[in-house]
Amino acid sequence: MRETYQPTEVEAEARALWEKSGADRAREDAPGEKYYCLCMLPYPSGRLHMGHVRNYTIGDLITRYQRMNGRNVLQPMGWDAFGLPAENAAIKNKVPPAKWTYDNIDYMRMQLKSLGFAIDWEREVATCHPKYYKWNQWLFLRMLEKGIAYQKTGVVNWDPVDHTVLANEQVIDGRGWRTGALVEKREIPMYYLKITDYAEELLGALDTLPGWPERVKVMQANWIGKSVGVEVGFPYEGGALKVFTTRADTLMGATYVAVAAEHPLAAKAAANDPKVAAFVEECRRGGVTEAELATQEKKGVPTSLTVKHPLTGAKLPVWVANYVLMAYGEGAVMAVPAHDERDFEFATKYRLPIQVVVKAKDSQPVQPTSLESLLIAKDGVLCNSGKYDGLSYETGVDAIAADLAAKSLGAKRTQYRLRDWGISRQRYWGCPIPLIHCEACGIVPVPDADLPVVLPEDLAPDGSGNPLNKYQAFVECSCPRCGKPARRETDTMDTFVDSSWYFMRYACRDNDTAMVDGRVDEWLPVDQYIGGIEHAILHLLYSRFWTRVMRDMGLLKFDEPFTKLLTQGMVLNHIFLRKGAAGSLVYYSPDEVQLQHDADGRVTGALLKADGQPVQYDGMGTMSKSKNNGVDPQMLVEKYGADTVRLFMMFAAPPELTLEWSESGVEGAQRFLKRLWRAVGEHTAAGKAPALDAAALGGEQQDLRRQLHETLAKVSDDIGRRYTFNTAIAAVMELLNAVTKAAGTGPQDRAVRQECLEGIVLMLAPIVPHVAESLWRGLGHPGSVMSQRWPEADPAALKRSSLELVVQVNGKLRGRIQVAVDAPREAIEKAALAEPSVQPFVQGKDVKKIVVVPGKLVNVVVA
RNA sequence: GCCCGGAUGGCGGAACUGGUAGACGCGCGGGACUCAAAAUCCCGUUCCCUCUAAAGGAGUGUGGGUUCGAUUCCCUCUCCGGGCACCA
Repeated sequence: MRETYQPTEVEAEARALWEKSGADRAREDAPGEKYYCLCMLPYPSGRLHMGHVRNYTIGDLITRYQRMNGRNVLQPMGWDAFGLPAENAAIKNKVPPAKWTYDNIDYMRMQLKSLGFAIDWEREVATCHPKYYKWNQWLFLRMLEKGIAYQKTGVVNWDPVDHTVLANEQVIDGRGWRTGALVEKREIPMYYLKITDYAEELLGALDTLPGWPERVKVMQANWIGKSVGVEVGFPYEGGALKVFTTRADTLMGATYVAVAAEHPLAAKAAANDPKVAAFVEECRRGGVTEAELATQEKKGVPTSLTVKHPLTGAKLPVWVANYVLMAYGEGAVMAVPAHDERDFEFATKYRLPIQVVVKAKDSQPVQPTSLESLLIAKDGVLCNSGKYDGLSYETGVDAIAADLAAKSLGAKRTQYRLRDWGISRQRYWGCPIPLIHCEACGIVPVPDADLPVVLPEDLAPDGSGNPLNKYQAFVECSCPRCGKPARRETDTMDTFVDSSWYFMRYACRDNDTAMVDGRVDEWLPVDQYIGGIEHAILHLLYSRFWTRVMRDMGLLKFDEPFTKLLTQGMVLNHIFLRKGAAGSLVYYSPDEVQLQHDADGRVTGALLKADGQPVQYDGMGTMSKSKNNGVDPQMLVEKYGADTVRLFMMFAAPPELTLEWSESGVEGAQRFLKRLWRAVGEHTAAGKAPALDAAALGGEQQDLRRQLHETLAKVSDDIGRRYTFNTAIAAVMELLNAVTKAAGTGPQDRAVRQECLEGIVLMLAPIVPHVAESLWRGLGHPGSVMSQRWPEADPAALKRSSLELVVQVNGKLRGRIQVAVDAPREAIEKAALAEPSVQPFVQGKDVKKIVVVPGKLVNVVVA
């Protein structure tokens, strides 16, 4: 063993060892219970960022820990390789997206290897490879046959910067999720997947996922947005206006109905009323984005149309209103201004009648004068509602729904916010949709034998839409049905399709004849999935849907793809800036800046190293190019080694929380590894330690040994159950501090120290595997530390004869006493009262009660 | 607006089931080694009072409650973060 810790050498050696032994390969026939540990696959953007490093370090820690516990662990890696950045890079550099992507993959694979992740690289998958996306196409055709995939012309979100259609989920505050550009509405024929058919199951099955964070489940439930209500028909000449309501009990309070501007009734009214026509046109022009809609003032116009109240037959006016959304429910609402905030605002503005039909139990109806006075929730009773008076929310809904059903004017129904998943993209760098347009036969699926439809890889988009459209060799084909010349579909699939099942393909990526095989049912479901919270809705919901589709086709035997989910927090760093001329902002990288502080360590300001002049501190934010506060993992690995980076990331914060980057924190992590290296070096320099004789240990030796075994128990719990890797590391640090402090040099001192150092190295092995290999050998063991069993706490070593109890008087800490482990209660009470530091607080006072918490404390209650 | 989190020293964080608040690390202060610096090691570091120490007092965003005992449970308010958002 070298005297000083040399990360570069240590890490190269360890990696060579693992590569030679094939330690990271996962085999179906290997011993041990299977364990599938999966990290979300990266987009090959060019270089790893700190978020990746954090993500994969967590996964690697769990993988190595599970392996040491005897599990047969699969940890694969792949590339979410289709997508827009490749096209943008192509436009900028005139390089085909394929070349750009594959080059990036090669570089990033090298980076991942340099971090020492125990990945089975033989299972690597890239979603842009025809052998992978062939099965996207194959399953899409099966979905088409089953009616799960269908074509529809509809209003879609058009991103004017990327020239592409976005799914609703990809529109954030009315802007494209990637470009931030304001989204426009366009009508385009496209393909949808019927995720709504699975809405109920996707919602209900959230209860079968105790290993998922509660907030992710809440977000998914909100996204699915189930509402149970009643569909009500309001008859008029020529039909009935359908509305959906969750408050059918308030039907007798309906004073008008309102329809969306795109509703057929609005079109009918507009035909012979220029005012209505003008309003409809205004809505079309203005109300484009959801964010605008949400903040818009409620507006509407009356029409000459009326509908009949389904129960009373009273005539109700039809309004066109901008607060009614065509895309939700029926695009029409019954308005009950007395009991709905929006209806109230609207009715007040346009002086429409307000009819109170719900009152608080045991009181008189309240006339609505303000919003607060009328918002009587679902726990009131009906009034002014004829035969329904006195009914509660539930009984009222049931009674009214029954009467509506009898007239064929209504029925109970469940409505979801979730919409079908539009997967067509007018982009080049994606998986081709395997369809052919024939003038005679219409839309014809590509026969299975002709799959995959291979995407030409040598095209370079120039920014003017999809280059496939201009590429004759791709577009021109013959119809598989009639043989006549035909046109190939040039739309590609949403890249969320690629990532909805990649985790299955790792189990069977060498199978060229089937999408999945028996090995998928062996390895899956994924035991532990790890990734960013930003995928809480889209990716995770689509994967759950896709898995069910495959299950229903008999391809799989499980329902949920991910048993446990860990959503890691983001990585933040300081932001420094100066306001330049004309209000422009110049951001400075944290390592260009020198912090200033006062004598207590409080930060008082920051100076730019280059010119010594102050810069403004703008707090912590996610690492990004625009804020110039990113840290390059490669630089760090070169400077400190992979183990130091991994250790800092696991130590600085628990995995779910945001992690604040700190260069001095990284240095602290390095210091700890150096200290450990030195401790092992000094210990082994004195020769082989004698065998431990537990019976011969003195008090201090016993204490140190007990701390070792207490630490073993804590670290196993922290890593195995709690996933609080930061506290596990802290406990190991404490143990090393105790080992270094222990001064003894006798044979049993050395034996205990050997046991402690071995324990420390084994506990750290999943976190800092390279240095653990060197130290393990240094401690005299020939094999790889990674093939060692995880150390268990020895119950005998945990035993103690006496322990310290805290003595409180009236809940305030006053002293400590040493008592025998098996001391009777009376003896403890007596010792507590006799303790000199406690005496002054109890003397001459009336002791009312003594609370003894075994093993913890004594609380003396005095008057 | 609704839903979900969160608030603890100068900083990141710990305290897991109601039982010693501030583990561990960073930063800072002091010291040792050194001609000097870096590196390393040792000591100190919640705040107040105190020459120092002992001892004492206060203290986990605010105000209240339950309890022998509350960072932890309940209610009120303030602020911060995230999600959804005219969803009928």
